[in-house]
Amino acid sequence: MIGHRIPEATVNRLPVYLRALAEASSSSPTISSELLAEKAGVNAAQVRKDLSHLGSYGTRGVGYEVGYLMHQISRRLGVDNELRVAIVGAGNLGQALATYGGFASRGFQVVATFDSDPGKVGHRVGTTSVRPASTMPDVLLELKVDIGVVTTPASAAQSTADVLVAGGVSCILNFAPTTVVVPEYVALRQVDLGVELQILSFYRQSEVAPVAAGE
Amino acid sequence: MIGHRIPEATVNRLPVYLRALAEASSSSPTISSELLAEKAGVNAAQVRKDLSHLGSYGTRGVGYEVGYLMHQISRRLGVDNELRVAIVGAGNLGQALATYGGFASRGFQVVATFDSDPGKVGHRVGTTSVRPASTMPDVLLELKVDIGVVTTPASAAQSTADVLVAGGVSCILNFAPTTVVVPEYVALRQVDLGVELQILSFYRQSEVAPVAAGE
DNA sequence: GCTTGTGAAATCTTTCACAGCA
DNA sequence: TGCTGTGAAAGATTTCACAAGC
Repeated sequence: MIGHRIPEATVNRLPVYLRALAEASSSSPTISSELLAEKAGVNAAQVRKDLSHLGSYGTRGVGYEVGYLMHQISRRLGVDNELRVAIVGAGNLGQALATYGGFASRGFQVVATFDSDPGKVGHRVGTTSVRPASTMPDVLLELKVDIGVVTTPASAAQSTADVLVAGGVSCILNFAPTTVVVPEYVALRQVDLGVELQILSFYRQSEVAPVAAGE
Repeated sequence: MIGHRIPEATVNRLPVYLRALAEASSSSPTISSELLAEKAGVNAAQVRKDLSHLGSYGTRGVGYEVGYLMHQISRRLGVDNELRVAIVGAGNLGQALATYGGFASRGFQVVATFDSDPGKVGHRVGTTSVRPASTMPDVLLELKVDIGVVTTPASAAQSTADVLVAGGVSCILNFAPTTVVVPEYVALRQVDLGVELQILSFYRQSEVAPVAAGE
């Protein structure tokens, strides 16, 4: 079981395993599928099946070596080299993301922030100062940005995505509450915080336990 | 096809349809499954199958009446009555969520914010002022909070969730980068922004189009 | 003629259960 | 003995294709 395409459902869980392994790394140098499953909130057979797609990195009778497994998952996810992130839209959410520790600790570096509001330009956000949105075409190329994060209003999301694509980014994470369209060679993910609450509302009334998002 | 359990995959798409319908409502009073599918980024057969779980609300040869369909989806999701939200953790992300327009416009009302840092208490965030975390047990009950949003550090997430549960919330949306455990009668959803970027990274290198999150 | 609603087929995902190995 | 790795079974989801109805 190796060298083949990894199922999408598995890809969505790999970062969760990575997070659970980071937590577990201080306790023991090895971990069983059962313990990892518990920490990640899934079934042990699922963990073994998922990990088998990466290769045979466990030891029967013992478990998985935590550090080595983290390395293998990171490598497969492509997060073992530092990726460069630009955030477009320096409103509350954009500022929150720019200063969010969870990015830096996982190998993502916020190298630029943009806003079209002249009142926000020049303002310091995290380790960057906000640049005018009009400079995106040049700056994206110059700073070799890999990932664009869209936190603009819905009305500006599609045009922002277009500029990001023209600027050579290979991934877009869209927080604007609208569907954007990009060429198929660009990886796109949409996160709508309102949608998340609406899904919760459904499970609230049906009194049934759900479900993890983006996992 | 009615009166039965709605598949989880369908529930996750209903809010996206709702968003697409809101956008489309100004153009035409009716919409075909094909157009709705395009706006939501899915297949037309999927739209018809999903909507058939709610009942027979379309007209053959014509399509779906936009306003009526929105009403039916909202009703089924349980977002047709105003739900009350409390945000725990008034850091950048907590503040961003408290002032996020996408909640209010979808029938969610942020009625309280909490933080354990005395330096943040009393500070105005959105329409609320930050309360001490120690007052949560009383305030949650008093304000009849339905949904708790956790934006604390990972280390405080589980204890925060416990207090929210004791305070009678029926849903928890967890942004802390750790798995939390709640009784099964509480609906839980985890959103980890770092995880979202890691999933994107995978599709970046595999040069294949993904996938929408929480959708 | 155009579009819905839905069985049936195809595909994907999860879970089981156990052989295989340290 | 204990735990991984994996076929096979079970279950869920998506897509097809077309009858039914406006």
